[in-house]
Amino acid sequence: MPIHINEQSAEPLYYQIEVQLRALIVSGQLEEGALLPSIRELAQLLKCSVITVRRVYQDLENEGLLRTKQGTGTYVARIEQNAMDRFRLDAVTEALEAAVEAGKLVQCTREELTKLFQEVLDRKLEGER
Amino acid sequence: MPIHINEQSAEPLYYQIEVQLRALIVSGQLEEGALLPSIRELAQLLKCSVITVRRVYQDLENEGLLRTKQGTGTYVARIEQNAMDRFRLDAVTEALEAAVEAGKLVQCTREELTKLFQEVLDRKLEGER
Amino acid sequence: MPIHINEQSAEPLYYQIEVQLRALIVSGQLEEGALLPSIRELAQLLKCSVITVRRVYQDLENEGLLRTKQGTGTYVARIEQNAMDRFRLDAVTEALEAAVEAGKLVQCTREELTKLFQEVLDRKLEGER
Amino acid sequence: MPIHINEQSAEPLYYQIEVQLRALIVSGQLEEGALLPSIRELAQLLKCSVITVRRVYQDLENEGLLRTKQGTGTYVARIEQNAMDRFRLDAVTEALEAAVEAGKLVQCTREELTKLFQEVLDRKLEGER
DNA sequence: GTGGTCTAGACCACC
DNA sequence: GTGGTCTAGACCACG
Repeated sequence: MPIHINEQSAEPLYYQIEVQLRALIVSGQLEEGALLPSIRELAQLLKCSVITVRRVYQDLENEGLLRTKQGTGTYVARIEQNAMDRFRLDAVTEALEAAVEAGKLVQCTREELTKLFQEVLDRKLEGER
Repeated sequence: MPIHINEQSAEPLYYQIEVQLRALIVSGQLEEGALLPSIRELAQLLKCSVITVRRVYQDLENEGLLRTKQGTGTYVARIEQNAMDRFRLDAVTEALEAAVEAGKLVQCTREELTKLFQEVLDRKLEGER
Repeated sequence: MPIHINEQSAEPLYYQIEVQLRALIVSGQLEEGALLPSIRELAQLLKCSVITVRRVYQDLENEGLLRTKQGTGTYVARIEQNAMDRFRLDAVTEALEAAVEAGKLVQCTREELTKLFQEVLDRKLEGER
Repeated sequence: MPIHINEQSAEPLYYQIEVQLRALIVSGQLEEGALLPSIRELAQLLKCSVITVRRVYQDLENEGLLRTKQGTGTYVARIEQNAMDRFRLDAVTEALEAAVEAGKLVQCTREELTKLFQEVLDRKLEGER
């Protein structure tokens, strides 16, 4: 479970976990049918309350990404390829839109935005591939 | 005051206003020394509480973007060109970083991200320049 | 044993099985004295735990629908015709009451409910008789 | 707030409340934009924990029926007429389907089901109109 | 062992 | 005042 919590972040604990777990699922790093850690296990692992993990699992179940069976455990749900692709890029697209929106507010040109984006890419992706 | 509030957004009111007012200042759309509307005027205009506007002015004053003169009103502060340029692109860069970070989580390649970014640019900037 | 488990359903496993087995008995599809599969046979058949089947047999025995003879197996009990008729329609009536109750909550008229019911009947019973 | 809790029921508290509140909204008994009681008020009213009410509000917000604004309160969301109609009859239709399904299990004829349904209607709707 | 519900109580952010 | 998050801890139902 490569999930990392940033204590400093203003983002709610449950939200940080949700984002990362969702990413693991929709990017296929967790396969359909895979059994997740029990809420108690994950809580211990992430050093947070059971309730918080439970909320995460429940939210993702409501989104259709997880299935929980009482007495059994929590599993990655069957997701249609379409939905999966959509999910996967939705969050990224939204974030990109927010960034461009921010650029529009300060009257960035297309060229300026593109240059900034390249710089960020270089900085963030170096050493990764 | 081209400031627009999105009722639907989950973002706090004060934050939406701050972002837009800050952008107006650091992009030079509001010039140094310009007089801002009074707190209650702006509150009326945006249909929000004076407390909210007060907080916005206060925050931006703390950042050094605004200056309040007792009994006269609130003005755009004098900002060094360097600081201004930095300020201007900071928010955009941050947003772009968040987007790339989101992309990394779902294992986007550099090419995929670049393609998405171009699409977003085309969609958001069309008809604007 | 025409018993089908719906993995997707939120209803507990044991409950799904109970409902269907009970229906087989009170509708006479399993006759008095008929020998049921052993617990482990049925468990294997339904791909579920023996604990679950054990619970089902136990519950139905407590209701007087099954009878277990040590070392021989589990049989359909003798049930009076009266009790049988009552049992048979009880579950249906209860379900209908719940539906009408749901209708009352959203202020359905009698006509609206009747129309909906006819539609559901048409949909669910077509091609079956 | 005509919401009634049945202590005896096996149904979870939060679920009972959700069902009734949802019905009030989708049947138009609570109009768009209406301000709901604060979570603390409703908790006191229903003699349950704040957490339970909060969960209800949150679930209904996730369904798009409510909107909460921090520091302000919780409101009935704007719902398209289409969605509203669909929502309104969905729960009822589902319940009717379950009932007919139960009938099929015990081999009820169409006539038998219709007769039972009429009886239930007579019993449940008398004195109401 | 698993998940599901509910509690009391605390602290924070927003308006 | 409002909602939002998180905690510890209890008890129940399911397999």
